[in-house]
Amino acid sequence: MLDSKLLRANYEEVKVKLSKRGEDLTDFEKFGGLDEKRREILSKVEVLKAERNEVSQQVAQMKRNKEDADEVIAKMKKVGEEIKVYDQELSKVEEELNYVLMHIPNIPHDSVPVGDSEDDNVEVRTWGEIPTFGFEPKPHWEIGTDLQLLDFERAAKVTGSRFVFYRGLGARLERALINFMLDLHQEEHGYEEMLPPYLVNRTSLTGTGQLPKFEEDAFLIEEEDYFLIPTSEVPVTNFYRDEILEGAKLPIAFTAYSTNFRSEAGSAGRDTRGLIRQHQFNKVELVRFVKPEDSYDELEKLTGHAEKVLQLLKLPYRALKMCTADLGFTAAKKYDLEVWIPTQNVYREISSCSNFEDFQARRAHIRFRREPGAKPEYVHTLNGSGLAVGRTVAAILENYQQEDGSVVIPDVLRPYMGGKEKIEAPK
RNA sequence: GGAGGAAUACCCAAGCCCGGCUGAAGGGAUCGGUCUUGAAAACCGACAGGGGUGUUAAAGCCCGCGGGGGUUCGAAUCCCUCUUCCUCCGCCA
Repeated sequence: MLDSKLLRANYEEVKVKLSKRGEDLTDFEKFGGLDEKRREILSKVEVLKAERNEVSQQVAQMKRNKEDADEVIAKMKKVGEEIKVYDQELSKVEEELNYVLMHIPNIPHDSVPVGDSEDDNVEVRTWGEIPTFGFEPKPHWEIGTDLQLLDFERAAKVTGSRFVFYRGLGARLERALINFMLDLHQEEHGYEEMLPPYLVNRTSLTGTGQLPKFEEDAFLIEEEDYFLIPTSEVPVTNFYRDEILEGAKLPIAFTAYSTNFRSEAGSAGRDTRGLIRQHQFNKVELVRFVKPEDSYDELEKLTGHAEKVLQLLKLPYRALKMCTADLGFTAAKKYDLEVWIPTQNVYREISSCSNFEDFQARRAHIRFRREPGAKPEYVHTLNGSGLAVGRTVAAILENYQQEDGSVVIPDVLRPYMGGKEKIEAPK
């Protein structure tokens, strides 16, 4: 959510910046009129309320003196009715205004490249060497199935499409990755580990920006009006919702493993095979609450923490700076990390690292005080995947596959895999 | 799932039955001061935060007693509703 005062004061400037996203500005354009209308009604109703407050005191005084107050009361009754009418008008306007504010996307940062589509994202660096194979490499779902690490067919039977069973060393590899990532972020990068709820309420999902606009992307438990989390960003960021933090405690950094659930509405036919696009997947997330002046340095830092995982796993990747058209609704700036998938001969997204500035903090009311007693200010929030675990498994299977069909286990994971060096077909 | 009880400012806590000088007593903590070589104790003083509106800035005004609605000239106080917590019963990993 954007600051009403900013919109009021810098309407045209904001409009120019938002237009670079290439999105519909209908909601945005309704702001000015609604804002003005709101203040108009507000100033009228507040005068009446002031009068009512004052006269109520007089009535109290008259009653104490046993005087007759009937006339004044009759007059105030009319004022009360007027107030009621204005209040109703006001809440209607505020509802509309709130709708508009909740549907305006974040303003892209000046360092974000302007673009029309994902083709205009800018590659900022690549890391690692793209492997060459002396044989025809197999896609990860084939390797996973052949080595009995993954079972898509039975998952389709038990649940439906876009679900998977991990089994044997496959399940162990997934768990090894989770532990490896959490340990790294916790021990080396200074994050506090967190294991959040997987169901959240509507307010939380609104706080981080998935609602109200993207409700169809989430799974809903209707009886409770709870949603399955699409990412632990939601519970972890909302951890501090409606709170005022001590400035001295910032930056606050959490790393959280969770299972994530996405309905993948509208993605029918895309990535139907393998681990790339599942309804349920695991992810280790990084979340930071920082002071506004630090947030862009913090974004570089956070992105580096995610990259470190890929580097230690020795998986080739590249970092992309997302252009204005590919930022998503909530981010002011975003880097995507893409890992090399040999059989597709492309880099595929494995992490997304964003600075939301105060966009989420304003929705979720997360503030801080620079000094005890100082005015509260909104924090800046950031998050990034560190990393998406299923996609990491896919990348390992493909990049580490051998001609004999086995898969070498990356060095750093071996302690988590009982010292095993490779995964071979079960006898 | 059933039956009760509770939610008041940073913390504790009165007020609620019986609506009106409660824009919320009292205590603790915190901050400032007196005293002291310094500290403690004692005493004196300050202490609702936040949002909105307004303005060059301010003053002022509006809203705040868990959230939302209602009754009333007037609500912390009465009514409805939701949430959370506690106690007991049931069920349960």
